[in-house]
Amino acid sequence: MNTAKPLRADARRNRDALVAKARELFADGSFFDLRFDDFARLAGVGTGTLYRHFPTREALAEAVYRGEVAALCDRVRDLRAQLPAADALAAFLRGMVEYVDAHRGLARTLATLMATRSGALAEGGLALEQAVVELVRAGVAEGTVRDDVEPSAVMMALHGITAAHDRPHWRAEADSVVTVVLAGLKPR
Amino acid sequence: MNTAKPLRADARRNRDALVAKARELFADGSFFDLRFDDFARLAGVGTGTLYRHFPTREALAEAVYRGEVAALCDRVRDLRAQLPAADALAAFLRGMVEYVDAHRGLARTLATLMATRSGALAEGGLALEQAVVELVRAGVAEGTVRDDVEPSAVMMALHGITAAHDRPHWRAEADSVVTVVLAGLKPR
DNA sequence: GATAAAACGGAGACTATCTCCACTTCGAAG
DNA sequence: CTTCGAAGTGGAGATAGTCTCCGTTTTATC
Repeated sequence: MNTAKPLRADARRNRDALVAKARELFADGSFFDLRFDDFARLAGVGTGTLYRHFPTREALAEAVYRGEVAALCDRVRDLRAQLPAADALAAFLRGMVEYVDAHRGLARTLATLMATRSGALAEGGLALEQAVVELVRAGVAEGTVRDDVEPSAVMMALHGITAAHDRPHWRAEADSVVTVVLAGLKPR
Repeated sequence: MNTAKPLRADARRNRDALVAKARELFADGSFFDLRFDDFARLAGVGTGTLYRHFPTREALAEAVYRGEVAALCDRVRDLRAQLPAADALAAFLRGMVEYVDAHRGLARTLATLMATRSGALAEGGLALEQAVVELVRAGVAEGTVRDDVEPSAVMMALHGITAAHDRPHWRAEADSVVTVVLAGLKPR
């Protein structure tokens, strides 16, 4: 996956410091309100260093986000191994809402990145989408999910959920979307 | 709706010129790539004038977008008058996908504004949401739509559709989302 | 411990945004 | 038709975030 990365000791140290600081700022949602330069100082490195490691704000966001996505992908795989595909899909979608609810910062990141169409989350985003699509396909093979819709439509709906995470009654609405999608996916 | 607007002749002329130019730029999607100042010159007014009429880029986008939203709201009303609620809802969602497909610029605008959470489309956006929610409620009253989900969940899913309008197989996926949502809304 | 390569860091250039105010245009009243 | 206050204009320049460039420092290798 990584294309040959013998990174020098100090370089890795700085890079890690940046990612760590970024992760910290995601938590309180201040990540996107902060000047990118000041961010460098906060992390204890020079602006040049910041820009060398992460050319854009989005690139940095993606680095933080990568770990989370990997965890989500693992979760999809675990669920799939333990449950029939349809149930695994349901559990995943429910869990995703729960997850976004608990990690508002991440949700905002996702929404912003997607809207910006930075393409920065291409790698991580695709991995998650891939996992979900496979789950849907497994459901189709199982006969518990209708076969006349695009599997990636599920991701689209999911995106709608995360993008709107700051609405007043978000949680109830998000749960409803999941309910509707799951019901709508059943074979007729 | 409008809160007392006796606008001077030249002011209205400039304002209209700005909106007209903006609408033109939406068409080719260059609206968000353009410097806001240069935009003023393009429309033939000074930067000061631009900023007085539209404090932010989003405010201008909203002014253009307002007419479109009004048309969509009318459409919802028309459909509702001519068809049973469930059918009207289906027709509206199908039509919305068609519409977004034909007006890529608008879709990007919507997505950007929503992600930015500028709140600029509060007025127009709420009006559309209101119309859709009422349509769903009518379906519930009719007994053709399940009553255990939030009506605004439909808007959330719709948002997912518009926000992702630049994906490779967007049209097929968007249609699938609509199909799934409509199926999922049927009473069990 | 000497050397080359890699990485650092921050001053300052660059650029988009927005403000400010001297000037112009409008239109209402005489 | 002229006058006058208010409304509107426009663009120069202040402001502020982004990013680059390059002299200095650190690392790894021999």
